[in-house]
Parts: sequence; structure tokens; C-alpha cells
Amino acid sequence: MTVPDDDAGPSRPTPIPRRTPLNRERVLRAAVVFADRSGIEALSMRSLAQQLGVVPMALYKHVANKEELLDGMVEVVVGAIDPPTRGAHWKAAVRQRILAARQSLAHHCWACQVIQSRTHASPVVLEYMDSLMGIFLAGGVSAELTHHAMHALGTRMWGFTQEVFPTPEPPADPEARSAMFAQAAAQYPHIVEIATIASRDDGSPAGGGCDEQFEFEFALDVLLNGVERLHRLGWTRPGPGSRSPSG
Amino acid sequence: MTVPDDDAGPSRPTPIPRRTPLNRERVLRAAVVFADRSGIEALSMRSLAQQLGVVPMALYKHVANKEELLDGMVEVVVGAIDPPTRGAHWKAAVRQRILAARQSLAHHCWACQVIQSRTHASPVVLEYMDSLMGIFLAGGVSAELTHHAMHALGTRMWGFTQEVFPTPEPPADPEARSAMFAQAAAQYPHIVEIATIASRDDGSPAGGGCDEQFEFEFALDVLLNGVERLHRLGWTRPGPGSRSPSG
DNA sequence: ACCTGAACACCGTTCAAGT
DNA sequence: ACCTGAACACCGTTCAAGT
Repeated sequence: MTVPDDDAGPSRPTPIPRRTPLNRERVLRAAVVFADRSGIEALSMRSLAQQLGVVPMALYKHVANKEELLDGMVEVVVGAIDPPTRGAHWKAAVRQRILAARQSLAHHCWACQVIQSRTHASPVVLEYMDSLMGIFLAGGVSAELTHHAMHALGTRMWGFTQEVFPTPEPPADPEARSAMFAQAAAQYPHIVEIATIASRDDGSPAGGGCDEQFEFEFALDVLLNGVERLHRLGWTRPGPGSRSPSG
Repeated sequence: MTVPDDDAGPSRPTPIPRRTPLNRERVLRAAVVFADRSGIEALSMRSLAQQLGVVPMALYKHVANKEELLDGMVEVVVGAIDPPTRGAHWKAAVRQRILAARQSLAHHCWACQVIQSRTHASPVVLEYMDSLMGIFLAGGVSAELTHHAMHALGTRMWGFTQEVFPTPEPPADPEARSAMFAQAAAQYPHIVEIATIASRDDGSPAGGGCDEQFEFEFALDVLLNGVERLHRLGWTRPGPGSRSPSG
């Protein structure tokens, strides 16, 4: 039984490489595609190697270890963030840049948890942070206030926030569902009140009815408006005796 | 070679149980202590079992799997948060409660990343969120605004934030250090400018000179002040045409 | 009926043997 | 010199064998 050849003559002396040779770029892009399709929890050095048709050890030629692979995947996503718009007011420019980051992450939902788990910042990541700080500084915001603003943004500078309303799966049986609802309303009255208001469409408390984009922009604007207000007031760091840092 | 006995006679028929029998409580507390001492990355079902002097399978009697073990560890930490102070203004009360959460987490630095990785909320966690919402609502803040405030707080409601300034280890050799500094100043001028200001003490950009407690309170106050301002203005959710959710 | 050792199906990474 | 299969030291979890 002979395997049909693609195009090579039968007497070629050197074996044809199965694919274009690996390089760091190809490894990282394949890892991103793999995580997009199969989820980050399915990504292992072994599974990625298999997808690329190579032996696991071959990957270690291009990334030192799995941590560096994940660093590189973050680089790919962060490197795809749209550049800043020139000429806008600093608040609008920061807002736009962060929403651009959010858009870049939108297609790679694994990136949120991977970014949070990084301990080393790659050049691409530092570049993004540097450019974001640059927007504040160019707008006249003091280095000190810019520093605190970056801390206040936290992971939100990357365009995402950790979801804080884990929604327990409601049982399919409607009777059990209303029983669960009644119990929840008794034990957690405020959660149920707020969840009910949040998802007026179907009225179910666990409907996951939150408009994530709205929530993100709401919090981002509260932070940026707060920083803007402090900037207008000529804020400087208060002395050690004061009650609240941003009073 | 005989092992000296503690106190038992030599002819006791039934073997003495090595320790007090396991229960869920003891398993969780041991896991917390283990993570405190050895770090969360060293905690495995096997290492925890060894610490307790039992076979790994014995743990599965008290927790269904490792995820549930981690859920339980979060319960221990969250359950230790001081109760809310009665009678204070809602903003002060929320502030105090979140700083109490921060204090409970302070001795368990693994808890930040474990909380972020949870997908199911345990009753203790729901109870904390419910009581925090209750403070807003009792203060007259609308359910809608409270909802968005909780989203805006995000993981900050648990008293921590993801650090966003990963500090690359500066080389010990002073010559290499200043070379690295020069290169960083050229590539990331704004980061270096801000890092230099942030750590005036030693002047080194990678000194990790941030006052984390100050940064946390700063951001928390920006958020709470922003919510308070919207509350005073009688904020309601804007229509679909408007530019910014919290303008 | 209860407990648990061995096994299973994985990991990331090392290393020496083979070409 | 280069590549890679097997091995190492782990995981979480299952399961059947032993008492």
C-alpha cells in the first residue's frame, strides 16, 4: 500500500519536511488558535505539539517552557490592540484605547485569565502600558495621579473585569426552580432583588441578564471621571494624617 | 528495633486511630494552613493528604474534588471577614467592610488568585455579597445603581486588586543595572518616569516602591465617591443613544 | 461495609540514545 | 550536530482488591 505523493518525484534523496519549519511566531499563533477553539484548559505542550504535527520536545526549541508560551500568547493578543488616536482629549483617548483592548480580547476569552496569571511583563505589554501612561501625561495629568490611575484601572486597562456574579445553574424542572428561587429570596434578599431588576426581560434571577459591555463602560467612566475631577482640583497626595486618599 | 509508644499498653486489641477523625472542617483548615506555609502551587490532594497523615483517597470523603476543596478554602477566608458596622453612612460602611475583607485576606496571599479562579459561589460568598448590597440599599442607593456599583468594584469587593506593574528583577551587577535602566528609559519613558516618582526613597525604577494599601484605598474611594455623586444626582440608566453610561 | 493500594490517564520537562 | 523516544517525577481521580 503506497501513500500518494503530493508533487515530489519518487527518487528525491532528502526527505521533504512535513510542513514549513517551526518558528516562535508559528508556535504562538497555533497556540492562540488552539485556545480559541478548544479552550485554555485543553492547551498543553503535548496537545499543541500534536496539533502542529511535531513531537512535544520540538516546542522547547522556540519557547523555554509553558510559562513563556503563555507569555507569548498574551503578546499576540496585546500586540493586536489598535494604536491610540491622536489629537483627542486624554480622557476620550484613554477610553478609546481601553475599549480597543477590549475588542482585541473579545475573540480570545481565555486571554483574561492568562493575563491575570502572568508574573513577567513582555516588551509588548510594557509598550501598551507605556503608551497608556503617555496619554495621561500628554494631557497634563501629573505623573503621580497617572500612577494611581493606572493602579485604579488594574486589569481593566486590558479591557476586561473579573465577573463577580457567579450564576448557579437553575434546575430545568420548573417546580424545583421556583423552590430554589424562594429559598434564594429568603437567604439572599438583596442579591435576588438586584438580579431581578437587572434582567427585566425574562424575570429570572439567574438569567445572566447583565449587559457586560454596559457594566464595563460604566465602571471605566466612573474611574476616568474621578481621575479627571481630581486632576481639575489640582490633587496631590495627602499627608499621612488624612482619612481618605482621594477625598 | 522497637518504636517507643506514647501511652498505650502493648496488648490493646483495636488499633488506636492516629489522629482525631477527619471531617470537612479539619480538611479545609489544614489546606488553608498548608497554603499559607507552602504556597498554593504546592497544594495538591496528595501533599495535603500527606500533611494530614492519611491516604489521598481519604480526602474524597469530605470534598468531592479539588475544585470543592478550593471553594471550601475560600469559604474559610471569607467567613472570617468582620461583620458590618451598624449605623454608619453607607459609603463609610461599605468602605469599612471591604477593608475588613482586605485584612482577612492579608494573611492568606494565595486567596486572591483562588477567589479569581472560582466558578461557583458558595453560600458564605453569596452571604458576603448580599450583605454588601444590603448596605447600599439601606443607604437609599437604588437597586440599579447598587448593581452597577458591585460590578464596578469587581474583585475589589474582596479587598484586593491584581497588581499591574510586574517588576522585572534588576540585575545585581550595578553596571548591568544602569545599562538596563538606560535601555528601559529609552524604550518605556513614561513607565520609568512614573516608577521613579513612585519610589522616591531609593530612586530605583524597579524598587517595588508602591504603597499597595494607599493604591487600594485610592481606587476604592474614587469608585465610591463616583457612585455617591451619581446617587446624589438621581442617576438612572441612560437611553441607548447616549455616549457614556455614567456621564 | 469499609478502606486503600495500585492503576489510569494525564501533565511539564529532562536526558540519553539513536541517526 | 541534531533530533526525539523513553523516562522521570509529578498530577487528580477511578476502581477493584483486600480486610
